[in-house]
Amino acid sequence: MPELPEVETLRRELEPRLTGRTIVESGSHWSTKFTPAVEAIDATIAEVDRRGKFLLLRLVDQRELIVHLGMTGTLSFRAALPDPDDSYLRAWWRLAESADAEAETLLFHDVRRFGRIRIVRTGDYTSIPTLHHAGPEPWDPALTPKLFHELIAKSRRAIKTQLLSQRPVAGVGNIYADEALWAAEINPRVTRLGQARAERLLEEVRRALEKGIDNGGTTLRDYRTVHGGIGGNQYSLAAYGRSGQPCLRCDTDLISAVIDARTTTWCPVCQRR
DNA sequence: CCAGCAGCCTGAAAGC
DNA sequence: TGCTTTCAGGCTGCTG
Repeated sequence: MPELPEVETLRRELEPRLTGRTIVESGSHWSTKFTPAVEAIDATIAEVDRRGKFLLLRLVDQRELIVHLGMTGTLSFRAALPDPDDSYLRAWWRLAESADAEAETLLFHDVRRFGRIRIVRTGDYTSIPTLHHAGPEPWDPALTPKLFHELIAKSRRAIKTQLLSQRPVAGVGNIYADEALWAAEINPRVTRLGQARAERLLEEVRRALEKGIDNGGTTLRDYRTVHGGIGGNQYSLAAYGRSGQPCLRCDTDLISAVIDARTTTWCPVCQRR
């Protein structure tokens, strides 16, 4: 599932290929999750940005084309227009090249249709609740350990649930939440964290996300880079997907349970309550 | 306002 | 073998 490291990997790949280009033609699947794609026709892309798991294509006309990859979304390019028989294609944008070069098409595929596309006025995220209420970016200097601790203290829900909520920090999903909690030796069901443990968790969230980016994302099944390649982070996960396998710190078998409708894996010894 | 949860989706894997 | 059930889960929107 694309989380911050996967979206950031895509953002970096897309930036040089999209910046300054104009969308001259576009199409979408019939679902209203994707139909806003065509509102970008005639717009020029000024910047390729990211907020949490949302990809933000800033347009020169004070709007933003927002793409969320959901569970199975991928972005790729092809020289030609889309194949009409491409059954998982949900949206596409034909990009005009600068003067002498050829145009190409940006394709958005999404098998399960959990993704979505929106166009909003720049910075106006009121119609996208999760984005509107998203906490700071992980490396925002304003995100001090003190602030992180305060944001967590606002809720009494399990820390795992809070990380997934995007509110204490933006961009963490199920994989990196389990990895960060394992690294910080914090039980996912804990509902309150002291200042010191909150600080440790923030460090480990940052470390887990950085490692994900450095490895080009985690490909469990669907995630692909713009070039169709897979990530490398799936080979260095310590907790996610390792239920029943030995803890890399203490050798105890990891256990799992469903927390907030997500399978959560942790070490019953290192991450004791 | 927050917490809790159904619903959205489909292919792969597991179960029978 | 082949059919059925379960599982994966980010986000929205509804209810209490």
